[in-house]
Amino acid sequence: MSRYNFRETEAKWQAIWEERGTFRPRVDPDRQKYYVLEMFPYPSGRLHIGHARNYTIGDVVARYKKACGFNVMHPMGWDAFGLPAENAAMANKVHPADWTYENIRVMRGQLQLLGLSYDWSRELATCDPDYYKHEQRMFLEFLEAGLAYRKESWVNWDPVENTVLANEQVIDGRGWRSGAAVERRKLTQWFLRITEFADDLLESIRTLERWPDRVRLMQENWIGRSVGARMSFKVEGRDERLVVFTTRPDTIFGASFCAIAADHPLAESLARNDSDMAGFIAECRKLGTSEEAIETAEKRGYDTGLNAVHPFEPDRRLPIYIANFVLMEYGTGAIFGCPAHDQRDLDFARKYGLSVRPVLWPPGLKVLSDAEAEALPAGERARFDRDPVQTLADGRSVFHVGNTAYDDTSLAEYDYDLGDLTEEVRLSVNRAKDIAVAALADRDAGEAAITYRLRDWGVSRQRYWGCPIPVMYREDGTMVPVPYDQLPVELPKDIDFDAPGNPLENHPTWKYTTCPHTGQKAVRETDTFDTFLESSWYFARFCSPQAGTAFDSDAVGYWLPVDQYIGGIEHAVLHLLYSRFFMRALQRCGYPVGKEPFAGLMTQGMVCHETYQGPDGGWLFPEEVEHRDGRLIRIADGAPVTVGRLEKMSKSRKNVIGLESVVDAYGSDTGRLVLLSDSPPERDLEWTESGLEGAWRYVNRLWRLVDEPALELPPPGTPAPAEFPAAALDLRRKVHQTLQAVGEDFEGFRFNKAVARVRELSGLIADFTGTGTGSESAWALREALEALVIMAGPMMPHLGEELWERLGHTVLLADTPWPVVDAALTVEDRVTIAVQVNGKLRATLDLPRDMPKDEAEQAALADPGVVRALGGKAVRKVIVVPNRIVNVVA
RNA sequence: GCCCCCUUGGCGGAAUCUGGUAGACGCAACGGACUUAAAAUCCGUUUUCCGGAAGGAAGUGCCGGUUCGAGUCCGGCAGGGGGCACCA
Repeated sequence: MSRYNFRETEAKWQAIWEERGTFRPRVDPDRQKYYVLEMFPYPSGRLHIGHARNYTIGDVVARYKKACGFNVMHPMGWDAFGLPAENAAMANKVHPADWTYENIRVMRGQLQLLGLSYDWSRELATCDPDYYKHEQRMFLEFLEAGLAYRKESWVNWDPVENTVLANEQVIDGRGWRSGAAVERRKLTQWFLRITEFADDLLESIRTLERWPDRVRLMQENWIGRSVGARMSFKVEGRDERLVVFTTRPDTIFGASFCAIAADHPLAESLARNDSDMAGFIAECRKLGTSEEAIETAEKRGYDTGLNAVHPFEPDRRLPIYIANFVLMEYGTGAIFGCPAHDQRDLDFARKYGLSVRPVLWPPGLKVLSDAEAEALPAGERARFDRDPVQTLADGRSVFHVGNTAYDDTSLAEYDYDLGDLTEEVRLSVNRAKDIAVAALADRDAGEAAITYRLRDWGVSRQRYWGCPIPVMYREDGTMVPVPYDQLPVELPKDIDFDAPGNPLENHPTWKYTTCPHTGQKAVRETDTFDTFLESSWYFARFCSPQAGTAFDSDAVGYWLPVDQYIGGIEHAVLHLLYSRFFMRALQRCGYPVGKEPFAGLMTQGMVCHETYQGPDGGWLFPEEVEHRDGRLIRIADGAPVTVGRLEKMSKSRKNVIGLESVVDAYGSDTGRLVLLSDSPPERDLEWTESGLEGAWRYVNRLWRLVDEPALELPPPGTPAPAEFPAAALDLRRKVHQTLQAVGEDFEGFRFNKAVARVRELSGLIADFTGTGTGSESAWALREALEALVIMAGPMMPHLGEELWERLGHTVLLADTPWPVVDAALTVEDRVTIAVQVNGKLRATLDLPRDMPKDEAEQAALADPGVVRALGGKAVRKVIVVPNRIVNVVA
């Protein structure tokens, strides 16, 4: 019995693909293009088998689309700037560049082991000055276009590492690496004006039809459009006005206070003469931004002593507080508080004894005054703390706000009347909002406004291993962009990681320069860009990776957008939103790109593995443990091992399976098959040794099926016989049905189903081999085996090529088109029809296809099983669904 | 708190879009063949219950609805997962 030698075979075909340039497409306007891309990796060390899932999925799509006749581009590169390189530099005394390029070398070799259909001639690394010089130019153009700016803002500051941390690098209020409590610090930072495109980014999500709904929803929520009003209050005794944003202008009559953020300019100016107030503001700033801190933080306020004047009732005064729950970064940094209809405002009002005045409630209820509510028995009164709507013991349905705000926005009854603009009762909340806005506008006290949750993108990082921001600051304080002809501003190589802080800041000479216009002394910007900038345009650079400018118009015009992008859900917002913004910004600056970078998106699930812990609680690698006498033990000393839960493969838990260990023992095709067959791609997948063995069994079964065919096959290209024996015809039908279905499965990323169908067909072919005779059967067998190999090809490309060659072909499988499906064969001429009696299955009938309804009905009623189930009862009605089911109702 | 998704055998999953034979395909398990033995390979069984069999009953998290017919559609509940979050 022959056994598949994957070692030789995989190396052989990888060399042939490379040598023939099988996967190196050129721009060809006569052919339809297809651009497949997997999110490029950060070169952090070694890939494990979990990483391979992403690349395998992309490879199946790329190879399948190529077989379908598309001009396929499938590139790969390296997201090469980032913090881990600096950590390694500090820990191991190795230069970040050396560490990065060594990792790239190792990981490139690992990817090549997998036999992925990459065009390696397009490879790029973002830390290469030839790459980032274009980014520096883009930034300067953004600056000219007003899309980049510098401002002071509050940031997460890690006092141990002396750097800003991104929000996602702050875990429970502490730096993810140092463990130090993060401080809020005001720093001058560079920002990209992503909010400029907030509306377009939101609106265009609708056009991304081949994105998962989940991701579209997450971006919608992230952008967070809120429709409401900006209102301006007179401040008693002062010239300035207080501007607030609200989504509920209809509740303005219920306002009982105003509150401003601790960082609000008004608060800052008042605090200059009030040390108590300044102390309160400082405390607010200390408050952590972690989830936990926010949840447990008490609503606190500081009365400024100022009052705002109610726009509709000039006699009413609303005290202005500084409040710790108002954010300067959202809206105008100021609110009006309407306790009856907002829970936070209610908590605040109860704490500071402010009035609670409901202005709307569900229609038909009696509203209890505070005095009336007080008069109720304590137990009944307390019920209002949970729900403002209650039915009292005497049967009355009443409304009174206790400690739960009424924020329902269904049909409402309002207690106020904005003149001839309104009916006084039973308004829809949306209509009431419009009326309130119109009334505010009449009094010159407000206008409709839209606010987004989205904030501008802070891109400054106090790090070395990133793209330098190409500006300098003259002695007189003026910011000067580095002239285009002086780009790139390269990172210095000689750096010292022993001193704390940013090595660029500490470098003895690098930052000192002169103004190109005046010759004055100047210092360079020592911050570098957030590494998300590099990943915001790399997919476009792949179109023309050697071009002297960032993009070659013809290449970009032909290849973009990416037709199919594949990556993890963790980038649902960050990278995918930044890239959408970047394309818009580039387009505005005249670059030849469209506004949507990724026409299709698929987010694959994680690869998980059991975790193992020794008696001391330390994590163990899977290869450190084994089953012995039904127990799991540590190989080294026989100590018992605890099996932990299934978790994403990660170095920290040690539940990783090395990519080489799989490829060495079973070959890359077997590993790829496991990654494709065990779960739908968007769901998590559990990696198991038995799954791998099962895939290996199939690889060999397929090998033997083709390598030792039961009949002597006619040469390739032999014309089809005119007639086939029944068994051969049945096989041909199944072959064409499977080709059709597997093609559809590939289109829809249903690789697990494609594998199931291919395995099913393999079983049928194996059975056929034993029974068929004659040249017609041999021809049908060749057709079936070829179809099998073609379908397996995108998933197991080395095995596919080898079998294709053994079938006598000289053209590569990778260059072989997907077969034309014979539509006449995909339709069965007989169908199995289920027969139900009163909805329960009683028989199945094998009938000719498209049998007239009355004949099918007769056949069903004649079936002995049906007769038995009817038990002599009269048939009341028969429902016949052609080619599917007959339901007899008795 | 707001928004979204999921729940099918011992396990991964199919059938869900478009209501029409629930459990494809695989893993694991059990039984068997081959072998001195093992590995490899092959064959069979495998939702549960009753039955020797033929056959029958129940069954897709729970409760209810629509329908000749519901895993699939609608309403409610429970459990699990995810996103956002002092966002006014």
